[in-house]
Amino acid sequence: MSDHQQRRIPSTPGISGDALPPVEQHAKQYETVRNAHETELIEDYVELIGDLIRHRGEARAADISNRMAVSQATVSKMIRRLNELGLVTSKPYRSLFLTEEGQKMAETSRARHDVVLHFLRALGVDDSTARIDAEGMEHHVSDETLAIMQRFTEQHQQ
Amino acid sequence: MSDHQQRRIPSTPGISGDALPPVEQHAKQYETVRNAHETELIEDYVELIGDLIRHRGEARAADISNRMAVSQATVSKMIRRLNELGLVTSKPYRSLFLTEEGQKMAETSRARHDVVLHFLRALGVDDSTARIDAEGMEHHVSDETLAIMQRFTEQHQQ
DNA sequence: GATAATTGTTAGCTAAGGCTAAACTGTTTG
DNA sequence: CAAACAGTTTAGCCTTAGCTAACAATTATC
Ligand SMILES: [Mn+2]
Ligand SMILES: [Mn+2]
Ligand SMILES: [Mn+2]
Ligand SMILES: [Mn+2]
Repeated sequence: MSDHQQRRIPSTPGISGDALPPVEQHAKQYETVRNAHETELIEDYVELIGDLIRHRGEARAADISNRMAVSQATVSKMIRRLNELGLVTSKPYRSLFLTEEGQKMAETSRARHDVVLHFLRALGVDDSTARIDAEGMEHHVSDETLAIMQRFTEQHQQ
Repeated sequence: MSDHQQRRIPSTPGISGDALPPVEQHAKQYETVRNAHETELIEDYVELIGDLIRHRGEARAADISNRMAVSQATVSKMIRRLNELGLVTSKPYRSLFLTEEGQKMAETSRARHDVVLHFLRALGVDDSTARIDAEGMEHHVSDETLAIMQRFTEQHQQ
């Protein structure tokens, strides 16, 4: 359960950076990341579908395939999964719609995405880099950090 | 290739947030995230092995299993992979060592991790939250953003 | 309205990253 | 030094997320 107690080799204290965090805290770091990865892609799909509907009037599998740079087969399979999760409704060969729950997720995800994107721009990051970084970072920002980012952005707006 | 040109449904311009980015740029966002995910776990393992060696004198599979909260079987399998990738050397039932390349990766990863962690603390994020967020964010921060974070931290140090 | 082009689906493959259960090795202890 | 314990490995299973190739449906074009 604990770290190995045997064969302890003397370390050189003081000369290297921060100490290792306690095992439980350390484990929580990785667990949180694993959990985020489970929902990450689903959120991106739902958010994109919401954006397509908002900006283009409808969401087609081909658009998702192009914008995500992924095969149509991959999109088709994922749509089936989103369906099973109760996030989208779809009829074969027709465009996609979000369920209530899907719409909620899309809004939440987009809002979070926007906070991160605007924060990075406020920090001074170039727009296209900020967009790339935000696409990944958004899934790993806690509510606490998100609130701080939002406040920072407001104070540095203009 | 392009977004669907047919059946365009009129959208309501102006009332909703930012426009969708051009298809190529949008695709690059997701591609970059997918690429980061490919190396993410490997970097975390190598970084952790380096930290264990630095702080505890040696890296044992059981320590990794405990600190990552993952089964020993999972660790064992991953170590084989790190071996094949030329990042660690290991003999059965003995502790782990990093190759030259592994050491380089460990250092780079830890440096990046530290920049993100210290940045979050400088922003005002609570330490334990900062640690959790940094564990995920570190893999999605571009060099450009990293440099900006570092500068920010230096200016807000004390 | 027939044909061509585009879009969507299905089947079957791969790799990564988890797990449990069982077997094996190395270390500690009575 | 034998037994018990701790640590490691292997085998076999599952899910996710990608791919290609073949087929099916819809939409556009002549
Ligand atoms: Mn997003
Ligand atoms: Mn994203
Ligand atoms: Mn790290
Ligand atoms: Mn990490």
